[in-house]
Amino acid sequence: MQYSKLLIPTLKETPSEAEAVSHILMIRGGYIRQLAAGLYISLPLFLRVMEKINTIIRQEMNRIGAQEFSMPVLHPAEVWQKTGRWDAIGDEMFRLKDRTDRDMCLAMTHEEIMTWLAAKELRSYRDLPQMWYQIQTKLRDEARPKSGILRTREFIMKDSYSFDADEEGLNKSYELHAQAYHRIFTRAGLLFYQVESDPGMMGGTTAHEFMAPSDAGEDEIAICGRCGYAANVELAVSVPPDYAPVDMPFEEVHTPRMKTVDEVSRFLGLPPLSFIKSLLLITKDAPVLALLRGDEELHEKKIQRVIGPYRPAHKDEIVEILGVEAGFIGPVNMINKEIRIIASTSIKTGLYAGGANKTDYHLKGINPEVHFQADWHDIRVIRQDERCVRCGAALKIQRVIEIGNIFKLGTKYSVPLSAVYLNKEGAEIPIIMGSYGIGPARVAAAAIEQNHDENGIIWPVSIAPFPVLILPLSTGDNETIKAADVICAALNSRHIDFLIDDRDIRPGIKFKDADLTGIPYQIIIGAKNLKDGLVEIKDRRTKETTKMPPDKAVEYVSRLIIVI
RNA sequence: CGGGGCGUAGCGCAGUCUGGUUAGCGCACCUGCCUUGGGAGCAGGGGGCCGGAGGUUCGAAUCCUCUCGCCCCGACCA
Repeated sequence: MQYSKLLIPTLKETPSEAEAVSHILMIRGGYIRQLAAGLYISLPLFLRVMEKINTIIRQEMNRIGAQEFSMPVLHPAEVWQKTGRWDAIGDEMFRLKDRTDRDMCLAMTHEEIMTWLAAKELRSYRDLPQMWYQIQTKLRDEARPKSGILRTREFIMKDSYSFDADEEGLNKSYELHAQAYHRIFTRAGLLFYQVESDPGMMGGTTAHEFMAPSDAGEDEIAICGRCGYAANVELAVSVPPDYAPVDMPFEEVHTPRMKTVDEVSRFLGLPPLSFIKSLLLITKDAPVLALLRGDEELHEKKIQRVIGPYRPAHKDEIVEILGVEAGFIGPVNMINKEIRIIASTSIKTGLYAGGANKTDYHLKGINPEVHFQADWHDIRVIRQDERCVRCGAALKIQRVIEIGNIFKLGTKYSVPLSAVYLNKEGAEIPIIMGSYGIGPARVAAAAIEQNHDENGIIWPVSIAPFPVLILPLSTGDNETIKAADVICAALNSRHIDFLIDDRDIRPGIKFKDADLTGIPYQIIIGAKNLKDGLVEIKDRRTKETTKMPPDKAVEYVSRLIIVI
């Protein structure tokens, strides 16, 4: 392919709206252009990258026996009403009406439609298992599109769905997907982790996410370098930091105007670790008192799993419910005995100081389970370097991009949509489902985040728009053109895809664009080296160049670009 | 949805606080010369509804009101 025949609008300067490295380089490299918030145009180079990624995905999905489909993006409301998601999902769903005033929506995902089809076409245990997938457009009216193509309102997703007769079958389909995902992301040249994740509103039992480390990511995971424990921080657990209990008598102490753990800690000469931090939360049904150790932070998602949706109590509500100002509340001697107490497991043993439920007073020597009763849960935010619950090694917290996820759905969709089969005994059984996603554009973005330098992108060969770029430095030089022709012909005969920069411009610009667009290998043809019958091969990643005759160069490059 | 920032040529920005010639700079673009191994040089040139609407004023890119858009933080992310 000739450079002059492709639109590759590279930019010397960084566009002001871009912040993430992948976003900046995709715009500067002439890969994407923005149409509106969360809506991007794929230029020819980016389309090639996406095709490479999608090809890898197809190969690996087909390999585990999945079949490719194509589903409509415009859906009738009824199907979504049957599963309850028409009402459960809010503004994030694009909704519209057709000319007959029928409610419609744009696809956010395809559980409903896939299950609708399964309900229609799958009848017998003999039809199972099935794995169906597509690489299809999804639309979500995101509250906040961000970071270029990492979070957009319209995007391509590989989504697949498994249909099994029983749990055992589901486990197998799930495991096959996990294996396929490992192969896909490895082939795409990514560093990634498979982590335990919160099934959340997908409503399943088990879920994992595939996470690519990058500062541009929106999620955080905890990983153990020794035993391999890895989990989204939303549910990651750890051993709380060591705490040697301080011995103190059970007594009330005067602490005038001391409201924060910090203030009281300094005033009483006790470390923050020997304090109980009390927070009043308001749920739909009743107030809840949450207890943490003085150095801990409440994990919103973790406590939400215990008490449901909640919000922190307002100042006047605290006085109203507990009869004392915030800052002096605590689990002992509460005037309201009905309040449920949820406490962090880290304070189950030891002696602590906490609010006395009396203005300007705290209690020392509080002995949990002696002085108060509570439901014990892991409700703390874990921190870097805390110890792994499995092996005791230090945990690392890492920012990541979610590139894929796998969910065990069970019968959440098959039951409302009547996707059932008849077993050997003739009984009608709901199909057990799983759902699995990959964001190909996120794979591309993660690849850039993980593979770039100050000059631009460094694509892994497997997903590069072209594996090889030929740079004839002077298009006015006959010898250069001749050498380029020889190389092109040799590459063609080997069926190696390549881009040749045939533009009649200064060499400096060719070099800059070459590095920016990130094609992994460059064959540089310059008049000076050509006098010795040589061209150069440059490895974009190492910046190393090797000189050799043109015919050898093709041979050499063809070995470099072999990918699994 | 809450908080913050920004809209001036294709891109990056100055000018706005403190209203006043014809709105400016760099890059890009066009013409010519020159140059050809890391975004050259010289000369000439084209390109603007200063996001939009309303207002204040003799006079508005600049002040006021409303509005639209984009980015960042947070909430949200089935």
